[in-house]
Amino acid sequence: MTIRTRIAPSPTGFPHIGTIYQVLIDYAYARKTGGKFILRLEDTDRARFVEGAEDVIYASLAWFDLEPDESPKLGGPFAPYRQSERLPIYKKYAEELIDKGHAYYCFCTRERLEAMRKDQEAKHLPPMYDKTCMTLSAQEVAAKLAAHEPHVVRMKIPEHEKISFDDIISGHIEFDSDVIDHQVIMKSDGYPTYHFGVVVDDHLMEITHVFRGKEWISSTPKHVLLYKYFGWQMPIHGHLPLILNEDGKGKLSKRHGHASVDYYRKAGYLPEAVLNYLSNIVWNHPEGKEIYDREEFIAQFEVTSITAQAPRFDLKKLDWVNGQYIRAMKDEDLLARIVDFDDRVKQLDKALLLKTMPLVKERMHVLSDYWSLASFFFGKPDEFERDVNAKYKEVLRSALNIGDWTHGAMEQSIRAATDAAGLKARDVFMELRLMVTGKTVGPPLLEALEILGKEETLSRLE
RNA sequence: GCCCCGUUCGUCUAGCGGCCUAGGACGGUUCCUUCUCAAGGAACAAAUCGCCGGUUCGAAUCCGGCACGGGGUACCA
Repeated sequence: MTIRTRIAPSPTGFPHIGTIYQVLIDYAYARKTGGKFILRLEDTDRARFVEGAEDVIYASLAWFDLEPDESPKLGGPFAPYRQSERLPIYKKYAEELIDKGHAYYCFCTRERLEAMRKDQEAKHLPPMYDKTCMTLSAQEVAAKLAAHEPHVVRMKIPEHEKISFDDIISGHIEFDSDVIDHQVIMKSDGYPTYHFGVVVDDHLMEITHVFRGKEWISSTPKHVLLYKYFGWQMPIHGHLPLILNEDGKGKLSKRHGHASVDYYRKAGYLPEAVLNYLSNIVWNHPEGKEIYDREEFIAQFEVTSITAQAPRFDLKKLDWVNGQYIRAMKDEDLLARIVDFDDRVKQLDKALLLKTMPLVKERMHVLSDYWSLASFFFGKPDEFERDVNAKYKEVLRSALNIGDWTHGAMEQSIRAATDAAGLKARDVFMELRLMVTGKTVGPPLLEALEILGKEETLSRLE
């Protein structure tokens, strides 16, 4: 049997980094087992639908190079892959459930439901549907249907039963059926709710492994029941731990800024480094390695070795991982990434850019660091961190008046001149650095001057 | 409120009854290197393994209770 995994995002906004982390697991597991990874769009919430969100999802997956084998855009043997285009299918299966006596029409108004809930809350009872419509006679239902009364379809839940399933990450999980609500499976607008859509589509699309966030554990018993009602085999479920905010308070949210995939792209993180980090917070390399590429992750990881604990997001560690990737890159490759990332360097001289790479590479954590580190190569500094001490100027002017413009020769000359003038070498170097780069920190000075050239250097002294 | 999941250095984790004086990584501190900042190298600090009981010759590891954290409790996903 072919392993089939899937990601089922809803187009309700920017892609969340947590989605990418789930995609990584889906993708890795499918690749590892020679299976398929599917993208299905769960666009059943018309109120929250965001125009263009679908394209952003594709763009994000492309950026991370986690492309699905089947998707709304790509098509595939189980098309359509957009739930909004599968409405007749859900209708048919909902009717099947009604016929079997596992679901029923509900004509309760939102107002009644809300009043009911308020009442239950006041009495400190769990807010649940009171099953009013479950006992409607066939004639009553037929009459209301004929009168086009707005209605939903609810699933029935058996009383006093243990509903359980085995989660590949958390193990055996058991619920009492009495705490499960008679969930709406078809909304009044003819769209399915998530719970119904996933079960029907996962079955129809022959999904074998469902990896999703832990927030779904509580609703899984409803899905267990649905599979049972239909007589379908339930896929293996693995509920992945939620990534928490840096302070550990709540799941990673847009409030904290870096929940959006876009944040990482714009800040100059490398997709492969982000993926490495993401896998690292819920999984450990058997040899304890922290840095490993995707192929190695795919080869080494086991779903069962994913932790069940919710990790906090640690930007500092991500910075370190990203820096490791940058340092491991060839100069040409790094340059290509920077050019692609930073509009300011697009028009600059490639040969010159390439020469600067070795000097800045090990000082970078993210691609956006390049410009602040190396902009002085491409023009005089437009501002200075502090005033230049002019008394060093004369010493430097003569010390740098040498024919052999190499950093070795410059160093010799400057040190000799410095000694003769009774000055401290480090002070002289600092003033020179300031005159040329405008900053007190940066790449190795003399090597930078060698690249900059004698003429430009001397002109910057003035 | 009710239900579910989780709980090892500040953070991410290793650990599956004796190999644990609890290991690694990020971060921190110190030192080396050094024209600055990094990077790199070395070292140090940092967890009475949430708490209380139990099982056992022996528990971070098994069991129970409690506490705390997270999630769920919608015609949202």
